[in-house]
Amino acid sequence: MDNGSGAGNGAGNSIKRTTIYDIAEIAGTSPSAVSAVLNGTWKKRRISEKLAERITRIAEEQGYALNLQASVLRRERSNIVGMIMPKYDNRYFGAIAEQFEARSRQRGLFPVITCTQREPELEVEAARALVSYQVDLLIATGATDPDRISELCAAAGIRTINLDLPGSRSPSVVSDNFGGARDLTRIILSRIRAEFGVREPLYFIGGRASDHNTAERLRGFREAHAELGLEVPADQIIIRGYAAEKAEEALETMDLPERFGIFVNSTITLEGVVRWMQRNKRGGRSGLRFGCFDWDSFAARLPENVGMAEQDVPHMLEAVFEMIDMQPSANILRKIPCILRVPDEWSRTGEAFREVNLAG
Amino acid sequence: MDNGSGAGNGAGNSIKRTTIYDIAEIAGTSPSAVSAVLNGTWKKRRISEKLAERITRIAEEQGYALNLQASVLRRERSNIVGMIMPKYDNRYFGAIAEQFEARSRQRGLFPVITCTQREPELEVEAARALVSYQVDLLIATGATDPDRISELCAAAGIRTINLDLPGSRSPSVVSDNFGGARDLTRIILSRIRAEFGVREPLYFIGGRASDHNTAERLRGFREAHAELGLEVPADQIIIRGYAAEKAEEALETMDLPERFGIFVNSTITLEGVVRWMQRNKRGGRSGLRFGCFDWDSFAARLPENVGMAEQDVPHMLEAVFEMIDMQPSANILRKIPCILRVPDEWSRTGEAFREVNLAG
DNA sequence: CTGAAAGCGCTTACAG
DNA sequence: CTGAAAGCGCTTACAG
Repeated sequence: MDNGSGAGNGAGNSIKRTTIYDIAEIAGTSPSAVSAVLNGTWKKRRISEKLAERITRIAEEQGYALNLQASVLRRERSNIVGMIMPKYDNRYFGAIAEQFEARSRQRGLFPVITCTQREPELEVEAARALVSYQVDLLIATGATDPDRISELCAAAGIRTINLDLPGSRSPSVVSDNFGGARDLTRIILSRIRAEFGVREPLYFIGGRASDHNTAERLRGFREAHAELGLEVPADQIIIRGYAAEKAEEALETMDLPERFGIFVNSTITLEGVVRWMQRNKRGGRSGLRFGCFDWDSFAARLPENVGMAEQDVPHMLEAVFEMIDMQPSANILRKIPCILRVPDEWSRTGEAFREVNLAG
Repeated sequence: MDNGSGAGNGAGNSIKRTTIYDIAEIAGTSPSAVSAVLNGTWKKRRISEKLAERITRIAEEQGYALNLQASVLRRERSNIVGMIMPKYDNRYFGAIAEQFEARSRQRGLFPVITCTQREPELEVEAARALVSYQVDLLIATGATDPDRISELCAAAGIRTINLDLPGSRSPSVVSDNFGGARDLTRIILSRIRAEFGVREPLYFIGGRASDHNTAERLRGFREAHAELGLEVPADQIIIRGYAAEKAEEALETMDLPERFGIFVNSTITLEGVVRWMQRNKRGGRSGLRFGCFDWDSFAARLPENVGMAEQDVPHMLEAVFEMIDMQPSANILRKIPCILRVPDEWSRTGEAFREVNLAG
């Protein structure tokens, strides 16, 4: 359990770690044999069960830990899979990170995730770092410039897959943003009609104009309006970034009706909307109803919330790992349907929010 | 920008990457010189500016990327810092992950975080994997058995620091759970008195009996009660894990008063409490008020919420990185005060929640 | 101002 | 059934 060298050296990490040479010496065999036993290829090499057992035991006694840097350097594959992602601080990205790790480990891959704060420079730097780490594959999640990452990796012979935001130089997995937004918009429109008796276009708030997801969601938003013969005035579409502050400012300076509905384009933006409500006491079953793209269990309980479009992270990651196996062509784009959730009051179940199944 | 070998090989990652040998050959110099130029030690070696420039240019042209596995293998320090953490799926751990990454990078360290799902087995396995990765240092965040990780790392000469949950074999940084819980309890007690006119002990729900944080928070909870001469009946203390389901079940099966207060021991547990409220329509300014340890911006808007104790992640990480520099003794335990937040209605500011400064 | 050489700890044909 | 040897791509004293 202890290599006897003592661990309390204040000066630094200068303990000499046990290597396969040390073990070979103790076991009276060769480093090759130790390596084979310890990495599981010993049956192929027809090493005796007895020797294998002895080596394994000694390795444990000595607290041997494989030096992965050396191992990876020698092998042609690293079995490291990298992921870059913008943030960890909401349920959506948090869930992606967790499931990516779990699925990777399940396949014997070592996941390394790095978070790039939505900064294009950091994205590229992080991708470069992962290339230096010899990742076998890189998942670019929500990257502002996925094609740049694809190119950078392609030059090093590393495959990439885009997640959440699509690119043209690697296969991509995204939510069905159009469908999710259209269904969510339908719900908000029908609720303000039922509760307020108003039949007016909604406000759309949050997102980036350059962003594929925002464009698609806006398209779904417009579609649902068009179904009712409604046209959305340009000044009701407020796309100035996802940041909460922007949303709050925008609402603050606008001239808003007594009773209206908002399509909120992310829980991040929703924080700003909620702050504004609180400040202006517009909340609490007053004249505002909103729906939000993305799911958050607490936001779901807010009384003005009439629906949330949850992105289906498990299926998205399933699709990603399928792509890892199938190696589809670069221009493939898989869209995963969203899960629409509406508050309990209109359903018979005991759940506070339930899933609804709208026509595709 | 391209090494000319083409990146579209469907078969795998079999492109031969550019190495310092390739560059040396093109530049008509030695690999040593290339290495020195590329890793910045060339001034020390008095390599001519001219050669340095040429090498740098060629490296760029060839799309050279350092092989970190080889580099780390050769050096004595890896500059990799590892962190294990239970989950990514709440604001607290998400914030820790982000700030750990940012601060690491700022120091030229490469952060690798891995999430262990609160499973003791996975914790140990993850720690082992990070040891194999030659991390220079490991932060064990919210580990169920931090001392086991400390030992495992110590045997490999790797320093560890405990975060969130303390251990005895490495220095630890934790929140002032006692103080935060006491202050939060005071607030809940005073609110149910002000709003309901009741002067009864609160319910404490969530956490693990074996968990240092739960014990400390319970101590603070009791202290605030004692200040008012109140004693908490044993059956009002429900400690059966953090999981939302457990809380929901427990509340469901209990005989509860008309008007009462709850101390909720984490936002994870709070989800269960909120589900129960919703099911039983106890919410909405009815007979329940709660306070919650940990902060969540949406949960903060729930009308029954009378306060949240936010753990001060920036200061916690500042303390961690101080420890990295100072190398304090293993038994040191730094407690970082929490930030108490109460709803706006009792404050004059425009913020929905504000910080309060209670006597320590 | 610069290069030859050793070696970090593994893996893997190759040769018994 | 097993071992000697080469080599992965770097870094770094050492010797000019």
